[in-house]
Amino acid sequence: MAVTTRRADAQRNIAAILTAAAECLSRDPAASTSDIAKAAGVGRVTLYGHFPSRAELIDAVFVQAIATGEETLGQVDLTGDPREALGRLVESSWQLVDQYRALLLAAQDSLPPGRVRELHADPMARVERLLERGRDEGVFRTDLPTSWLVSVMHNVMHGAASEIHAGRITSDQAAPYITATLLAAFRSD
Amino acid sequence: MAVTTRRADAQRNIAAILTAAAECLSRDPAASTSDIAKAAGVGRVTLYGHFPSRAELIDAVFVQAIATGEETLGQVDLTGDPREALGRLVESSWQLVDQYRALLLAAQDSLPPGRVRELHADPMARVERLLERGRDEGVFRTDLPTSWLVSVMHNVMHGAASEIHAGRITSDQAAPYITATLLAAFRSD
DNA sequence: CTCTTGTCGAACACCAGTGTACGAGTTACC
DNA sequence: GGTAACTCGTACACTGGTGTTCGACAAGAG
Repeated sequence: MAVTTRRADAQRNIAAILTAAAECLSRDPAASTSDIAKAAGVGRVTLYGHFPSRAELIDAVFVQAIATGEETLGQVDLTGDPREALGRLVESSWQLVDQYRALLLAAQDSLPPGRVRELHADPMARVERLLERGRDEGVFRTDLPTSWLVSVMHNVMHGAASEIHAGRITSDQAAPYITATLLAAFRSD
Repeated sequence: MAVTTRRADAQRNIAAILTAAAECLSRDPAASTSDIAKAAGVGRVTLYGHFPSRAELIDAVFVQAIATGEETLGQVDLTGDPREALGRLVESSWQLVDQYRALLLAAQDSLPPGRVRELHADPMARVERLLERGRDEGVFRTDLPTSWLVSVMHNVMHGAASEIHAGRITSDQAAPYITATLLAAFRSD
């Protein structure tokens, strides 16, 4: 693709649209292209000039969100006691989950089925690796599939995000609650 | 209300609409009133004659679903060892969760915020009572709020439903997985 | 400085859904 | 068998989104 030759203002607009979309969709998963274009300080036509459809825009936003998330998660120290590593991973992960909660909803009903999971491959692999190491070292249970444990972690974190959103727990409580729950749920014997 | 005086065919139609709506919405949370009316073998106008809006129809369906669910759950023996009681409760609950999964989604984006939780008051209270008894008897942990534990149970069950829906686990595996996970997550010490 | 690339707003066609109006027809009730 | 309650299909008005087209205009690249 000769996408390399893109005029400077076009690149600026694309970036503006992406960040505006991330903001809007995080506030309201049903945000329209008009809302997003307006928030980006750009005409709706310009938006469609860069993204052929609302779905492809959401896909791009999602890809970007995962990428920046991965940047954060990549810096988490996952060595040492797997239980403490899990704690550190939860600490970083759950904030991302909370932040991108609404965006996930938008993706789920605009993107083809399976696409969301596909884009989650990297973060999921990271969790899986840690869990498997913990199993090898005998601190995590082996009587349930790793994929199930990953799913439990995912759902507990999203549940916490909902609880915060509903005002039933505070942001500070979330990480310790999640960690305490998962460590108990995952431990061996 | 003199609703007592309702012609027989009207009552039949109302019932048909409710069950058709439950079916349609369970298949597709975005099912339209046309779809539902068609499935009920009834004109769309008739539907609106009984339910002033799509939202109120969904509310009625949801109320009915909760009621029939409560009927099932009311028969679960919650006495004896709280851990075994939890297992029995999970066994009955998770199937309802799986069955009404999509209906819940429909309710969540058609009903006013808080309404869904409001209607869940009874089943939630049942779980809470069991958990508190387990705490009193020293078998369930007390270092986390009961409401959090209830939320964990809720989210793990819904997560299981998603896994089934995506074909990653089978219906048979779900209950044991859920129970094994929750018992570990909830146990004291 | 010119020419390509991009932007803008307004307008348009389109679609899918919700809720209402009407008038003719049917069904239960007494 | 008469009457009130109910149903039906069609048609309509309205809403709110998506995606496209147009022509005039602005801005960056060489």
